[in-house]
Amino acid sequence: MLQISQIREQQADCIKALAKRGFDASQAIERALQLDEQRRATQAQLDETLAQSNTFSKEIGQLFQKGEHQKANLLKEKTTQLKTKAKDLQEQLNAASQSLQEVLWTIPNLPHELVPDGSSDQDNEVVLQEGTIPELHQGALPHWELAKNYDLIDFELGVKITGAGFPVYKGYGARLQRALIAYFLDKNTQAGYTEYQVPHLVNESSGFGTGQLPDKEGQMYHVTGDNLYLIPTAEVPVTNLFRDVLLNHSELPVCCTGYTPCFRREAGSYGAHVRGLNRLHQFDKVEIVRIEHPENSYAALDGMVKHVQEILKDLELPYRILRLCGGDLGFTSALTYDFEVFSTAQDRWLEISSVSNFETFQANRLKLRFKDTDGSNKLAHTLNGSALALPRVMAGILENCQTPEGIKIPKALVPYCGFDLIPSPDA
RNA sequence: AGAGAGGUGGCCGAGUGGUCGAAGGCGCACGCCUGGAAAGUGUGUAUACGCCAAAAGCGUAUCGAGGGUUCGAAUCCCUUCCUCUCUGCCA
Repeated sequence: MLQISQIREQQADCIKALAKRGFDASQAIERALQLDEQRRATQAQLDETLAQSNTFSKEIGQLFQKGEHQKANLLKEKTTQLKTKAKDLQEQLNAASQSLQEVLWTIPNLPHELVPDGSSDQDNEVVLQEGTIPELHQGALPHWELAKNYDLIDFELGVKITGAGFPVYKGYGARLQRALIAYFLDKNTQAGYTEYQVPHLVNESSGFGTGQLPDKEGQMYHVTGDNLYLIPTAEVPVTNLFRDVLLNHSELPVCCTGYTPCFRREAGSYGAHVRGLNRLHQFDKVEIVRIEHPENSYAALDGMVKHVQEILKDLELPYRILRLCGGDLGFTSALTYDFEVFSTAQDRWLEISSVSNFETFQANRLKLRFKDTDGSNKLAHTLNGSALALPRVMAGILENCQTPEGIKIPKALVPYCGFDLIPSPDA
C-alpha cells in the first residue's frame, strides 16, 4: 500500500510512474486525495470537539469537589451536546478513513526507474544469459515423460489421493527433492540468512499483512472450520513474523530463509503450460526474505540476484535473468528480476526464481518500521526471492541432464543425494 | 471439546471511576564518578493521527479489539478475539 503522504506530495510523479504499468491512476489518486482531505478536516473538527469536552469534564470534577452542584449540572448539559456532535464526527472520520484505505488498496506499487516500459512478458529485458544449453541425445524427453519412465513422480497417484496438481514423488525422485531442499537451505544459511521453520497455515491478519487478502482470496486454500489459509509461499508467514514490529536500525538487515510447501488453487489455469511440474497446486520452495534500511535495499536486491545466480551456476543449469517490464511487474513490487532456466527438451524458458524489492509497499501494510539513527521511525524496505522453487529446478535437471545412461546429478548435489546418477530403466 | 485464569509501554509489573499516557523495576540514550571498565549516581526515554511552511509547541486517540453506562473509564457492563493452566483427545 502506498503512503498517502507520498501521493499528496508527489501526485504527478506517482501518476507518471504508474503509467509505466499501463495503470491509469489519475482517478484513484484524485479520489484518494479527496478522501484524505475530508479525513483531515473531519479529524480537526473532532479533535476540537473532544478537547472542549475534556476541558468541561475536568471542570465538572472540580466543581463537584467544591460542592458547586448547580454549576456542574449546567456544564453537564453542554457536554451532552458535544458528545452527540463528537459521535457523529467520529462516524464520518471512520467512513472516510475506511474509504481511503480501500482506494489505496487498489493502487499498485510505483515501479523503480530501472523498470523497462512494456505491456507483457514479451517486453521483459534480458539482462544476462549464462551457462551452456546442452545438446541432447536422440530421443530426449520432456520431464513428465522422464518422470514416468524413471518412476520418479507419479501424477496419477496424486490424483487418486488428492487431485490434479498434487504429485507424488517416489524413490530417486523423492530423494532428489529432499537433497535440493537441504542444499538450498545450506547455501542460503552460508550467505547469512537465518533458517526458519514456520507454520504452513496462517490467519486472516497475516493474509492481509502481505497483501494476499482481500484481492487474491480465490488463490488460496481456505480452511473454513478454523478460518486459516494454506500458505501460497513462505513469504507470507516469514514476512508476517515482522508485522507490527519496530526494529532498531542496528538490527538491520534482517535476513531469513525457510523451506515450506506452497499451496495455490491456480483457478483458471489450463493447457500445455500446466503439464507435468510446470504448474502445481502443491509444490516446495525455499524462500529468502530481507528487511533492509531504505538506503541499502537496492544493493541488497543486487546481492540477492548474485546469490541466486551462484546457486544456478553450481547446479550447472543454463539460465537467464530478466528485468520485468512495467506490464509484467507484480502488484506489490517496485523492481523484479526473474530467473529462467532453459528446458532443452521443452525448448522453452521456465521461471525458476523471482527476486523483488517491495520498498515500503509491504511494510506500510505490515506496520514494519525501524528506529533510524536520528531517532525517527520509518517504514523498512522488504525484499524477497525464491532460492529456489523446486519443481522447475527438478524439471530443469531431469531434462538438461538426461543422457542415454540416465540422469546425471550435478556435482554440487551429489553429496546431498548420495548418488550421482539416476540410472535409465532402458540401460 | 469442558472448567478456570488472564491480556497494561521495548520487556517485566502496579493500578477497581476524575489530578493516569499510566507507579516501580529492567533495558536503552546522554552526563557525572573512574587511569579504563564495572558498580554507583543524575537526567531523559511510547505510538499514531491532526494543526503549523518547518522546528518548537499544541490538540486528539491508544491499557487485546468492538460497542455500552457515565459529565468523566485501564478501572463498571455487553460482545468478540487471543494466550495460559487443569481435564479430555492425541503425533
